[in-house]
Amino acid sequence: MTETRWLTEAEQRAWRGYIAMQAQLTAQLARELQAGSELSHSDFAVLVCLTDVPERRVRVLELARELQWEKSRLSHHLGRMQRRGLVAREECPSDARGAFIVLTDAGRAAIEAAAPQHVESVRRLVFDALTPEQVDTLATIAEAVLARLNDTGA
Amino acid sequence: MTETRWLTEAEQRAWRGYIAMQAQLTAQLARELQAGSELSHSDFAVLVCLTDVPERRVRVLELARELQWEKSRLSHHLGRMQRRGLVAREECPSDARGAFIVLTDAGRAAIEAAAPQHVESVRRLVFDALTPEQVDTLATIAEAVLARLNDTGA
DNA sequence: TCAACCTAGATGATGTGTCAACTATTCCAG
DNA sequence: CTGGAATAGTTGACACATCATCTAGGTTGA
Repeated sequence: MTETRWLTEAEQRAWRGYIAMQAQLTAQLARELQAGSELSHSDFAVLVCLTDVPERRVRVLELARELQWEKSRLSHHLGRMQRRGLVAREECPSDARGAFIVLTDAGRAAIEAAAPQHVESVRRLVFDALTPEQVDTLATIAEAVLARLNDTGA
Repeated sequence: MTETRWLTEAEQRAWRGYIAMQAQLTAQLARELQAGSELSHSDFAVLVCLTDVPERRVRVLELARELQWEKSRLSHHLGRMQRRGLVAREECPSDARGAFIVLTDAGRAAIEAAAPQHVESVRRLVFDALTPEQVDTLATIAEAVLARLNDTGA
């Protein structure tokens, strides 16, 4: 490795800020979500994917791709959600190896109850603090970093 | 609850982008860190705190405060790091309940080996993708959100 | 001085994430 | 059609996070 290119002062300020924000924001959103519903952040993400599709049933691998989760993580998590009655498994007729994950009525009720409050949390903690220009820049930044991540074999 | 104030299109774009970026960036940084050193992201954070102080020893609660970790998480993690020889515990003479955590030579060597590569990862994945204005805006956004978090009893 | 309370930190149970190995099915070359 | 490779998904072992609880040592006030 050649000489390390350390961060400039401005970059350090941005990086430390980002790290701190990320940690605290994630934690606070998880707390508020769980306080007002029996859902974890992960549960929420899974349920969102299931409500996004019309038939409320998705193949496991499709879910893994959308969530960008490893299949084993997903499998474990789905097992727990199934035990809690939020989702159900169904056999896939066209490929006997595969399985559909189906949103149950309880799962649908849970996310419909949780979503408005979660949006409210996001708005209060993030968007109420930002100007429209900052919102646009945040989107641009995220897109630029994501592009970088998908270049470099992420 | 009154009517939900849903996110505007611009806000949705920013939020989805942020969520995706956050997840993928964290994962990729952790992978690169662990590939080039035997350190997890958490190990790294602990070691950074220890190198920041001159005597390389910090009280556990002080560490918890800086990292914003719960004491039990920290206690468990320090136990594992101690088993791996990265840190050591020392009794505190002035308060017999307390303990100092000391950076070992192995711990110092580990972080000194890992740091340049980690900085390089951050630079490559984040700052190389951003303009100086975007970096400044990112810092401003982080500060604004952190201020909000610390208002609302985070 | 001593009882009630507070604080520093460790511990054990449980839920969650990751990795490697495994099972069952499908695909495909010959 | 068959034997090997690829694919869908599960499982088990282990690292990690959280919560409640526990221990031991300090602090305070009557």
